[in-house]
Amino acid sequence: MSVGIRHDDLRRRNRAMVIAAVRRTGQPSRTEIAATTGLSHSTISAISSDLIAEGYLVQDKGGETPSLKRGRPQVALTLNPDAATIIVAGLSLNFLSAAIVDYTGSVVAEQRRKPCTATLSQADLVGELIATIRQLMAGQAGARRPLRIILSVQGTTDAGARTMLWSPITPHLDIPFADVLEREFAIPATVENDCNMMAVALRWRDPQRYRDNFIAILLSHGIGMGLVLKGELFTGTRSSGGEFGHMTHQPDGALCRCGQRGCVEAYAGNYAIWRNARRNPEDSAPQDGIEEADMRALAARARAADGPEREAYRQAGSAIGFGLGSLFALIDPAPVAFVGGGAAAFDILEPDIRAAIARTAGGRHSDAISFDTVSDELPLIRQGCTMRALTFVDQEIFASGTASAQGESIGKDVA
Amino acid sequence: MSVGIRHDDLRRRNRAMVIAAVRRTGQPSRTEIAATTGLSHSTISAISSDLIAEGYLVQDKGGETPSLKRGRPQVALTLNPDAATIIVAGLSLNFLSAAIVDYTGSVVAEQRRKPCTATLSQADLVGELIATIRQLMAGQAGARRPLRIILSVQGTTDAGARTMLWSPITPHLDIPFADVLEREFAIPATVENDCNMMAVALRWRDPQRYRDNFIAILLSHGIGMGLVLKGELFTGTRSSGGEFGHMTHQPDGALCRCGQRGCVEAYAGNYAIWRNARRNPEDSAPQDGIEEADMRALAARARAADGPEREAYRQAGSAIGFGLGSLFALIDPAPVAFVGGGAAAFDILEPDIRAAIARTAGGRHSDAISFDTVSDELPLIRQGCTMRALTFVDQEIFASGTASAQGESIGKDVA
DNA sequence: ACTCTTTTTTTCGAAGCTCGAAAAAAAGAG
DNA sequence: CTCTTTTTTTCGAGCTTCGAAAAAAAGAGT
Repeated sequence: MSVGIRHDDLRRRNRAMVIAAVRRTGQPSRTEIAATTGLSHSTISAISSDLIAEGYLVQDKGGETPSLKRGRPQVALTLNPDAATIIVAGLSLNFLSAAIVDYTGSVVAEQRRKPCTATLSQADLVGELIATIRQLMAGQAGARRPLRIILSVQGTTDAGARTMLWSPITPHLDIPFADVLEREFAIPATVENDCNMMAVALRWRDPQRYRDNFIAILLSHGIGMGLVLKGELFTGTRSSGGEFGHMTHQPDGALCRCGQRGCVEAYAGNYAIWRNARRNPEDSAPQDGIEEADMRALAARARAADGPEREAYRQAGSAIGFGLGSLFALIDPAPVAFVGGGAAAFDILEPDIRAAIARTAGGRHSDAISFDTVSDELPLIRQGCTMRALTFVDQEIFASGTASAQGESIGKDVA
Repeated sequence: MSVGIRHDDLRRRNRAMVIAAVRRTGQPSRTEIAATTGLSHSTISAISSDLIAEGYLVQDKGGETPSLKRGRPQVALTLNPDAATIIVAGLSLNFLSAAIVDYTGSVVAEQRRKPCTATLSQADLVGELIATIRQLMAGQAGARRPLRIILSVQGTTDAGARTMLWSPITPHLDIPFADVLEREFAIPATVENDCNMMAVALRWRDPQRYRDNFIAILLSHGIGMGLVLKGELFTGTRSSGGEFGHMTHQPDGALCRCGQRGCVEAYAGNYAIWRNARRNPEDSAPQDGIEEADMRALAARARAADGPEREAYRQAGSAIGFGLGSLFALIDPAPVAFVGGGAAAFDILEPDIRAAIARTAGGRHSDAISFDTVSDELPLIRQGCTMRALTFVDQEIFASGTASAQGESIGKDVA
């Protein structure tokens, strides 16, 4: 049940709103902020001078532009890069990265490693992550302590963003990354699903196109999805949710990496396209270690001639299309961004995706369906993590007014 | 973008919260309200004495219970039945009802009609609705004007609850019921999907079981769904959404009433079970006018022997199960309530529903899946409408403090 | 060079809200 | 009849936002 609003909540929220406006807009004036938030000029003036005094915002007396307009020129407010730092880490198959990012979102320092994630014990996997972050922080000895750690993983997490429940990159289940990191570094930490972070990033990159309702689908070895509905990231009730790749396309159909049969992924994941192109039986075990180069070659052959490769892509497109149709039945159609290596073969997939959607009830208002592709997912995931973590920092630390900028409280309310 | 909080919003929200607490709890004391809302006793005291003075709440000096406890006895606060009335209407196949309901949710008066909805022109259909409401209001001549009209329809509505986009009960599309009713009666009106109202009602009836995440599925001639996620009614981005019955179960499969193929409904709707039990071909046209008695007889035969009737129910259960599996992949598992005539045959359906879910990736955390049945949907729909409309009244009219209780403003922000 | 106009930002008093502490009220217990 | 316990109300303090007016910082015009 929602709780009453106290008097001091009011200031907190309005402070957060001002910071959010600056983060979104880049360098708004006080007048602009007053307009977008609907608060009075006096209030904005009071809040922003507080925030400047506390060191979170800086005034940018833009000497460059000669303003052209009459009247007192607007003073741009910008985020103070030195106000805080966060750590953004990413874990995917055989790849581990960590970066220190400043309050404006710029990368300050970075570390990468290439551990063999599939064979590592759980302790060693966690150890690699901690070692990477430790090394990263060692390089920034004099700096202030980061206020937050965010880790994106390929795989599902719990709804509270504390634990990685399952991942294709390791056999181990339920790894409590957030708890481990908080214990190790005494900094609030969360674990996020990579596809969800892709969706968050798209929203920051192109707010025109990706505003309130859209879908990001990762086409890679597996199939992932990030979903934004009514302006908010959609997650499951217990997990990060949105497992588009594991909706059932064909009951009792092809064998999926998850162990079940007939999932969308079992037709549209790289391993599935590979399997079908090779004319291996539907129930043959999903193959690991298919390189992006292999898939590019496969796509090239599919483009060149109407052979088994093209048929494999047809099946993939059809599975994605019917899956989207079912999804659209539930949420109504929305723009879709296809992300990742598979998006490079979107030209081969598109006709069958569209044809399949058209054969579903969800495909009715097809005018709302538009496709877009982004081939490289890693920068997108990093950006999404960055913005999500900074937004948390904005809301939870700075907005509280008297909070020490040292991040003392490792609260559990990190959802 | 969310907007700043003004100073007067604060009172408004806290007033709404007090009213909500009374509506939920029934007859809480000021002390209880203070505890649940987290506001101070002084604030609750001030707000509730205002609300009593304005006539929305009444004190119930419970003379009956001899309190048993020491100290000043708590004074129960209850809603004042005379504070307002609303009109709750429902439109389904060949059935039209309208009722005046008081501020506590009790029915004051009611009218029913049985027009032949399928053959009526759009104007006549709308006319029947208006006539029914007019007749209802004529019977209550001296009473205060109702503050709101809510209409539940079998069919999809737009996300703003203004228009019925499509319904199986009439061939006409895009009937702007809300606008028509507002123009006719000068009372704010909304149109809601019946299954969504079922879900709302379940939440009021059994808040223990149906709290934050659950699914209501209507098994009838067609298949409908109402979904509550994270405590809020889930709707699509453009429509009432949640068209569970039109997720694709079998690509290019059986012919559905919607014109597409392979929808869940094309296997699990009454007409589909009937079609399969008769061994009519999958692409034969869905048959209208199947009575509940016919279905009961069919279910009896299915229970009695393993013939085509039982096979038809097997297919239905399987379609529902795979559909739920796909839904669970997206939102994670949640309790399900099966509502309507079809729920009476749940015993025949259940094994196949469970078996199908177990064969999907979404069926993993099956401990969170529990089934329940409610056979009569009409009272549920009415209760859901009532509570939804009254909640709107609480928030929009009374919470505004100085609003005249006459409902002058027919605002457009009714979503 | 100076004044006038325009626009942005700050200042200041007024009004409203919630809170905590204390007082008042309304019972049962002894 | 007094004491204890619990609920409810009262009252002043401390915030916050708002509107109006003042101050600041430019360009425009003569």
